[in-house]
Amino acid sequence: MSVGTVDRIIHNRGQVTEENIEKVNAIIKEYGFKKNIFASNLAFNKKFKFAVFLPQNQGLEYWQAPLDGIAKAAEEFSRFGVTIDYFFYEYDNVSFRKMANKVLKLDYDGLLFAPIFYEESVAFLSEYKKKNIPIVMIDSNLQEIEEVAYIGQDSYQSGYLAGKLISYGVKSESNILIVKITRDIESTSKTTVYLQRIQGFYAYFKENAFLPKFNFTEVNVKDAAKNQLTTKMFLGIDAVFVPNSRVHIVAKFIKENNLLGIRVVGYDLLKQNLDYLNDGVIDFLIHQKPEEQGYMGISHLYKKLVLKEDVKNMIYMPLEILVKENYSYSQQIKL
Amino acid sequence: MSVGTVDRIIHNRGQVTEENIEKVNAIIKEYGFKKNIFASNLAFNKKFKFAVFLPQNQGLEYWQAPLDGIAKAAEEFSRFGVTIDYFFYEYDNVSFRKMANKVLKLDYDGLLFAPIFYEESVAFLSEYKKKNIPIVMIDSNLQEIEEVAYIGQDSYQSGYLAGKLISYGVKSESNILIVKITRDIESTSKTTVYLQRIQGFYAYFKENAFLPKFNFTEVNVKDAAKNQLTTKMFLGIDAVFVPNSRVHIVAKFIKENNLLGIRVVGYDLLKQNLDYLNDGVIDFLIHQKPEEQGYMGISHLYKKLVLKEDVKNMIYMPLEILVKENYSYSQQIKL
DNA sequence: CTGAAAGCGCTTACAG
DNA sequence: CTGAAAGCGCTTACAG
Repeated sequence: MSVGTVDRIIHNRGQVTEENIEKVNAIIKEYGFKKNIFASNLAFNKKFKFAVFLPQNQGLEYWQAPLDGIAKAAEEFSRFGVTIDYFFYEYDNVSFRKMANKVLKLDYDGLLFAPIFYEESVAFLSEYKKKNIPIVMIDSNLQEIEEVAYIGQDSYQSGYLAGKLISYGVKSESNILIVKITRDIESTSKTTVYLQRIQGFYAYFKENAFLPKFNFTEVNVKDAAKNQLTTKMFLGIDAVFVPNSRVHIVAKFIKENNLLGIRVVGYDLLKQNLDYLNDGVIDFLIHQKPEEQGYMGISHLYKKLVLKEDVKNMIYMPLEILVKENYSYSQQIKL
Repeated sequence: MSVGTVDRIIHNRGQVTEENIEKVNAIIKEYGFKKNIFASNLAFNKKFKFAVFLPQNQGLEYWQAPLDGIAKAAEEFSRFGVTIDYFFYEYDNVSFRKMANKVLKLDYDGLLFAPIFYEESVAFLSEYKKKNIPIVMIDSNLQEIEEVAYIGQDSYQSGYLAGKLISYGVKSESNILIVKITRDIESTSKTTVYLQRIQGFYAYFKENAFLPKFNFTEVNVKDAAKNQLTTKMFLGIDAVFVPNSRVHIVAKFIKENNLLGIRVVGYDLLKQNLDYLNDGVIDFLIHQKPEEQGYMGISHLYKKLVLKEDVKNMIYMPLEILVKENYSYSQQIKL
């Protein structure tokens, strides 16, 4: 039997007798066989093209982070024949839909994307899946779409954790303000991460009924508009939860108005958030390691396609709690 | 000019004219050149042998974790010709020294080790460095030895963080107990991690002098011996700091004696520690991701030797704060 | 100091 | 359905 025949069997390329298939499988079973990945890729001589489909980072500091991770991965894997094309959209669902149509028309070997807008993302993914290429989602998960990898936090649990951090050390009867501060209330209110965090937050207090009574107020704020926050909102408030990275806007208001003794919990390692963490205005930030999500997203596609490794389809990022004393060790991308 | 000549230049293997070296360098500078790593390794056809030199894990649950990470890396990189030999010692400096002599006699392409005992490790490393092969340290760092990679926490800062967590939410005048609970007081007291954590812990309170007055007591406890902990030690104590993974022993005592309202901070994601974290006896655990340290240690050697990549010589693991609500997302090894 | 040649282990187009 | 052969890009021993 020649190497050609064996190769056809190993790769299921057909055109072989059942008899030979069994022979080869028996031998592999007995002696084991690990393909030399260097030789394989050298001979295969294929270039891999990945598409990255994300919101643009202009004015959205948060989305720079996954792009940094992706860039690092791109640089690292370029020597293995990986190239990356980027498709950006404005942070609204019209722009998303437009770019989604474009992405659907093009052919790639793998796709990395963030399902920001729920309905649009479901529609897009259902369609894209027909191409039958590996897809990896970061940032938020769409559990109803199967066989698509996810790398990111469990948003519900991260809200639940925020509940714990808020309740921790606060007095027995507390008033809690949830500030839903967004760029564009219309479309953000549809995003999955945001809603799941708030659900998880409430769940914490519900499930820990032994906790003293807490009182909740919600306010909606558009961060573009001025004077949306008022001192009246903060009257009698003991703690504030901001379920996204815009917590620095609230922190700024608290500091400027010298509102003392309010516990503040929010998300993400933005430069501005760090300033208020250092100041002591923000108590805790929950960090979702967006650079690492980006890096791992590309690395996931690389491992699956280039190395043909088995890769996990669901990688939950740790729910990292950041305080002033540990944040500086949470920034580098590993590997 | 032949490929042979070019190769000699690129790899500095000599036997080429200065003139040719310049020609080739000029061309590389102009057009760039990235060696095809698949072809390179295929032709190089070298197997890499790494030595892993760690305390044995019998009775030391903690040391199982890096071994798990190492095993995962070993499995993953085996197809790239990497094999690993293990050298274990009992957790005392006599056993360490004995095994160190053995390791010094053998030849490997890379070494992963943990400098548990300060003086012995300095002596060992100074000697081993003469072999001129890549070395990576995990768990604790010896800063005085240069050009040796380190993957692990900043132990001093982790103690500092513990100070913050202890002080957080505790009343203005508090009594703090530091329980130095070890298997073998003699040799553990010489280990670097342990001492640095305690230093960092005190530093937090010193540097934050605006904090209310705190009162500190230290006790030394051997965990093998019975009845070392007494309720008297805990009289009037508001918070306990245990600077290692043996915090569960203290937690057990606190629970059994029903000592209420004591804040407890310790280290590491041991099964027993988790039980008390879930119980609410332990408030915070600082997690140093030992599996990941092991995995990354091997991966560091792999990248440096097999892929010939530039790798960072100092990778600080995040100082992860674990509470009941987030620990389950901190266990998996990424990549 | 240089170049031609063999070989690393796999993939694939092609002739039969 | 099968096998022989060329080739992927690099490394290295060898003859000159």
